[in-house]
Formats: sequence, C-alpha cells, structure tokens
Amino acid sequence: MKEIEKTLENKSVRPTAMRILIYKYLAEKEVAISLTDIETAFAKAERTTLYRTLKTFEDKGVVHQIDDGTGIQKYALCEPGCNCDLEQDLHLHFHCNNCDETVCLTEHKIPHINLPEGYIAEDANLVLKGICEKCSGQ
Amino acid sequence: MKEIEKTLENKSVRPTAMRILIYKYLAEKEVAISLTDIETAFAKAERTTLYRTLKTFEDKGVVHQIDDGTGIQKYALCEPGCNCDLEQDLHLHFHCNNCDETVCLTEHKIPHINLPEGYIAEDANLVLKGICEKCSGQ
DNA sequence: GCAATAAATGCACTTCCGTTGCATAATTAG
DNA sequence: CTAATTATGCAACGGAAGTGCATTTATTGC
Repeated sequence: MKEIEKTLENKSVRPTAMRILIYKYLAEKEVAISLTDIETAFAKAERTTLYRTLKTFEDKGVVHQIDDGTGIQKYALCEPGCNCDLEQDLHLHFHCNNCDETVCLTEHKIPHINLPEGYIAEDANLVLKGICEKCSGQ
Repeated sequence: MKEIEKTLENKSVRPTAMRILIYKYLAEKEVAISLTDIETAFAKAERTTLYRTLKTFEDKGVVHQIDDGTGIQKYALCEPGCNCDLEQDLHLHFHCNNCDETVCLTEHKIPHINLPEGYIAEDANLVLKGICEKCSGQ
C-alpha cells in the first residue's frame, strides 16, 4: 500500500486518503474511468473532491485523459514511463459499442500522418470503435 | 439555388426554407460547424428547429458528424460521393488549437490498424490537433 | 379544391456533465 | 504554536444535448 503513496509523492501529489482510494480504484480497472464511474463507486464522497482529484492526477501526470467520442471525459492511469504529452507516446484507444467500455491499446501507437503544407501537428487522438475481445466472445 | 433543393430531395429531405438556408450556410463554410455556430448565424430561428435540422441532415447523409475532441458536436457537408458510414471512407480531421476551427482532410484516410485478437473495428475517428495553415501564417 | 394525414416548427422544460466560488478543515512550513 | 498553504465540502452556475407536446405548414387521397 505504501507503494501508492510513493508513486503519488513522486509525482508531487499529496497522498491523502481519498486520493489513495481513487488511485487504487483506477489501478484495479483496466478500462478508462469517468467521473460518474468514480462517483458511483464512492457514493459517500463529494463529487467536487473526486472531480478535482482527477484533475490533479491529470495535471501531475498520474493519469491521462481519454476522449473516446462518447462525449464523456475518461481517465486511465499512466503506465510507468508513459509520456502522454509526447507525440511519440500517443497510443490509440478502443471503444466497445457493446459494453460501452474504453481501453488503452498502449502498444499500438498512432501512425505518423503526412499533413498538407502549413499544418503543424502537436497532438493526435485515434479512437477505434467496434466490439472488444470480451464482447466478441473470445 | 434550385441546386440545393434537388440535392436535399435526392437524399429525401424535404427542402423547407430553413433547411435550404442552413444548407447554404454549411456550404459556404469550409470548416466544421456546431449547433451554436448556426444558432448565432440564425439568431431569429428556434434552437430546436436548427437542432433537428442537423439531426435530419445527419440521418439522411447530408452531413456527417465530427467529434473533434472539444466536446462539442460539429457537422460538415458530405462531399459528393461520400460514404461516411463505410470504413474505407473515413477521413481524418484537423483541429486548430489557435483558431479553434476544425476542418475535414478528406484526402487523408485513416490508416488501417491491426488490432489484437478478438477486437472487431467498425468505425474509427482520428483527430490531429495543432496549428492550421491559416494560423501558421502560410 | 378540400378534408384527412403526415411532417416541420416553436416553445417550454429537463437532464447530464463539467466547472467555479467560497467557506471550512487539514496539513505543512517557519 | 502560528501562519500559510493545500485539500475538502457545499452550493450553485452554465453549456450543450435532448424530449414532449401543441401548432403550423405541407402533402396525399379523394
């Protein structure tokens, strides 16, 4: 358990009780988590606290934000050594139209795209949608 | 002007005055348009009408919806011969972090991705973010 | 052309989610 | 121990999407 505290401190996030719980929650799930998910899981806690915890995690590089096209912001723990801000580290995400879950495919990087003259790319987001392995029955 | 009416009728959308106006508006802009944009441009019209017009256009394949990661739904006219529902026709979109506009790069298709075992892709969305040609000063 | 039918529009709400302001509690630094 | 910083709790706001229902407008069958 002290593990988590250290991880948070390394990223200069004060390891409060709530933050440790949320970190643990994120760690057990392999899918991208929305604020509403966390709200449901921690029904007793304040929405704002959860909200700000996620924002803090995001700012400090504990999680990365995922836009999976549902219009709902989701988050997932950064892998050790993840540099989500660097273009090379941009992995793609898969959103299942059946179970509505989104997963990081961290080994699949976004291919480089040759843009027309004048366009400067700084960031990219690629989401594939379809049926995930769980739902395709494999 | 009868052009537009025919286009709409071809897609089995009744060419009402409002719809023709909105179509014209979309046609002059080369960028993706949000409901709010249209609301501003047609301040006198009812929000719901504009909203439902866009939905109708989308249903009937007059426009395609664009998720550019801003969290705001945008729309752009389908090119003649556009099959936005087919995977092969998925082009990418570019969102400018400076002027906040989003454009279709219709010639740039989304590259094919090899997914892990069990994943079935049905749809894809690729958005590049950065500085567009207008803003990069070219 | 006229009544019956269907489609489009207008108006009033609702809901969902993200976000902010401010007071209080807890933690850390001096 | 006190002052200063940071986290939390509570209340409220705001934007955007969406729905229900009455009314107007257009279309179809006669």
